[in-house]
Amino acid sequence: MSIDLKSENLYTQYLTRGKDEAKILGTSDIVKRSIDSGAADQLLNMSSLPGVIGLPIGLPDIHKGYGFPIGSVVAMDPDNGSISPGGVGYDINCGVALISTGVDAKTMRKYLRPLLDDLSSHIPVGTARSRNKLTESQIRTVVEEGIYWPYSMDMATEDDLIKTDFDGHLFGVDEVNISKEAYERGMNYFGTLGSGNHFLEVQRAEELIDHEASEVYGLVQDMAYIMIHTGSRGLGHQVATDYLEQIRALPHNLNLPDPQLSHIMLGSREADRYISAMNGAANYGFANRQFIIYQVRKSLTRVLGREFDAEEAQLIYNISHNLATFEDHHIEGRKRRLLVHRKGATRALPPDAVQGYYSGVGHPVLVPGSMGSASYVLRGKERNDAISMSTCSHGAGRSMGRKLARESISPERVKEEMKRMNIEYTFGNEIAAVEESRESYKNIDEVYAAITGSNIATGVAKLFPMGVLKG
DNA sequence: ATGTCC
Repeated sequence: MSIDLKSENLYTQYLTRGKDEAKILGTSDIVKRSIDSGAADQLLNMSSLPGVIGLPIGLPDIHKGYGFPIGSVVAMDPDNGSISPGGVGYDINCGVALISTGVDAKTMRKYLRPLLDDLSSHIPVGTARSRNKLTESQIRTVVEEGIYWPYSMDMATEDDLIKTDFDGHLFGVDEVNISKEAYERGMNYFGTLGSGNHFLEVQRAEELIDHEASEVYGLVQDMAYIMIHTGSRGLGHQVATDYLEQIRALPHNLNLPDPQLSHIMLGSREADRYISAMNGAANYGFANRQFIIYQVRKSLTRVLGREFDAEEAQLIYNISHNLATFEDHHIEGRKRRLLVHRKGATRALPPDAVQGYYSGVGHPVLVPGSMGSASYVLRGKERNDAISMSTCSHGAGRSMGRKLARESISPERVKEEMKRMNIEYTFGNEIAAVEESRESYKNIDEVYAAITGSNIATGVAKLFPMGVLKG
């Protein structure tokens, strides 16, 4: 069926396909690419899920995923709506953490190669297993308590807790809702980075856009930072697989346009069980990122010695971009509670909706670019709940499928480009690096322009990679 | 995304 388009302005396009409706925040070029790739059809499929409030929204980095597009947000009526594991994705609580090093980029440059070597010898990448396997009792604590487990082990500071999305802990987890298989994968892969778009980067603050917010966040021109992108590894993947498998056999899920759109009604026993398991996987994701932050601090201490002061290596923020959560938003002039699915989409709460440490400023919104390109730190803009339910893009978004990338780009070309840009690299797998190369992704500056142009967030700082560790 | 196909 064909898709009709209506432009509201340069960065807001409405799509209609029969009775299905959706909105994409992005230029007509971004919308055109989403139609050509099939991502727009996936977004429109979401509109027929039970209990959608408003419209499914595609963000500027929208691209095709399994069932639901990556870079999408959809809110549900908590009383008569549904929840779909596909709207969260397989990597439950995938997210990004950014930490200061307190070291200037020039000094960091001298230690870059040994630092990457030290990091890669302590943080397994790709499919490599953990060097710090959890016991059965530890994994159960992690799933129930999230970041409080590393905190209890002196692997997190109090400051880390308050600068982590949801304070690094989601409630309502009953361990019986997570399978034995999921626990086993979780025990074996704790503290690992993973593959795909996951990475660890040493970055330099290249440009401060919003000087006041930069100061609050601890972003200083030409200082070095470390960004970590990873999620809940095999545990989250197994939870998603288990629940999709269980619910797709239910009668109402048998004739969907895509089995990944399988859903369950909020308030049902099945939905309660999925939410409990999803929150448990999210807690594991928070603990996993925190454990890697701890490893990074230890590496900096070992490699930089007296040039590094552990007190300076503060967290800027640890944010999630694959989660469904209950939140209050102003919709059509009134405040109401909604279940918001975000798949490859990051929260960008406006200043007045943020309590605690970043109250009145807004929490940092972390938007990594592709490998070999810039990353942005932004903050949510006032009244963005009416635009995107206070949601922002989570990255650049793919423009080329993995297969096409492998066929058209050589590892040599990627490595030459990294050298030309003076970016030190450690690739666990060269083919995987090709799939993640800059050429396979949209231009992050274009995505940034669409984010700010659509009034969902404003820029704080631009960071550029100095060194990268990839699965 | 993924012990990258039980």
